[in-house]
Amino acid sequence: MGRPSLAEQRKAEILDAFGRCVARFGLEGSTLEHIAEEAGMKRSILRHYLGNRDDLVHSLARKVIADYRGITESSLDTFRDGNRSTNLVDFLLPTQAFGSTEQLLILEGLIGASGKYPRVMKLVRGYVEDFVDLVAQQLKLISPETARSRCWDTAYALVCISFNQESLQPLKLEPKYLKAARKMARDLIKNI
Amino acid sequence: MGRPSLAEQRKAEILDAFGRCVARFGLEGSTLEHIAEEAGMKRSILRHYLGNRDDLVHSLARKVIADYRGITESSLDTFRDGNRSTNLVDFLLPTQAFGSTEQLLILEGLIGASGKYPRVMKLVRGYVEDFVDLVAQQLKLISPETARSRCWDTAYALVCISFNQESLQPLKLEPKYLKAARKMARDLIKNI
DNA sequence: AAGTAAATTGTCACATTTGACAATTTATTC
DNA sequence: GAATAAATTGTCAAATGTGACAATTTACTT
Repeated sequence: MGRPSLAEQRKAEILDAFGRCVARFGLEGSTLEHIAEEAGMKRSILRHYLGNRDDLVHSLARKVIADYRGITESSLDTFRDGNRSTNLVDFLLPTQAFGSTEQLLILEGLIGASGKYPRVMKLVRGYVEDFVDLVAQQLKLISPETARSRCWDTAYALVCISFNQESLQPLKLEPKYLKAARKMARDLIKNI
Repeated sequence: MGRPSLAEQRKAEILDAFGRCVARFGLEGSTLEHIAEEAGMKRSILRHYLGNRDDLVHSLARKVIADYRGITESSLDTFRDGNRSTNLVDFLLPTQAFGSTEQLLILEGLIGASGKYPRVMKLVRGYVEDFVDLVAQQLKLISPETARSRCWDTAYALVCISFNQESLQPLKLEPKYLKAARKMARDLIKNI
């Protein structure tokens, strides 16, 4: 009975548009009007599906983190096949921008404004911590004889290089920077 | 004749306040009202000394970059005395937050919103490029027999770790992350 | 075709942000 | 103390962002 609900689909579309806006204008720079235009909807509909601004921000944070965890987990799972080191470098420092490139910009936006949203801060921090742990796990698989602590330290360095490479993306640095990042990442893994 | 001008001092105070706001609220989150309150002045006075919002943003970018270049240059100069490696690590990854910690957050804010301000983007990019070059120079001094290209790659990795460590600061990560960063930085320099 | 649940649009009031300019106050020089 | 240059404050209009709710349209079920 009644009209079929588009709620889930609409929510996803709205949050996608929100994400694209954050990647371009930052969190505070993304007005509801911006988001609505980006999503091709009226502003009033955002409120209808997701509530007020704060609700939107929290929903976005949850979605981005959830997506990230999903992507991370499934990517790392595929590492069974092929060279784990190579796969890890390709995952952390992809040569061609794919989906997740924009996502790290959203993450940066959320981090930047996390002073205002303590719940968001906790979500992001939790993800970063888990992410480092997962990378450390991979390193342990690559080199089982290496001490856990050393794997972890190296993992954090790799994550730093990966995150920073992405967060500098708006500057449109020359390709040699990405090349250097990949080279150093390979070295770090090799010399573990 | 006439009243003495406070212009230079006032401009500096305003931009300092602006910087603190950006570090806390992000660039778009820093309203003129915010900045005025932070500076302890009326909003109208911002306009009097520095013009409209865009003018303020560009002035801030110029000042931050100029300060950065100054700090960087003078810090690296002092490296004559003492252990260059240790000094470099302390400079890139200070154990206790000093002045420049807030500045990197400002830089991040400017990067994030650089889509809107192409001139700002160019300024920041130029600084990042020069910064990597300067660190590479230091590495060459530490290990003259190492190839220039290897110094440069390592320098970029160090810069990534440094920048990322600072940009994650709002998440209030545990000290072990900074410790790992410093350890890996020392390793990178040692194994150059 | 009637009923109904949900989508979609429209609109109003309120607060915030910004830009521009006029009016006033203050400190210095002659 | 008169002239003057600059600081400082005040005010107003325009634009934008936000929240809330009413009204309408659409698609499905029976």
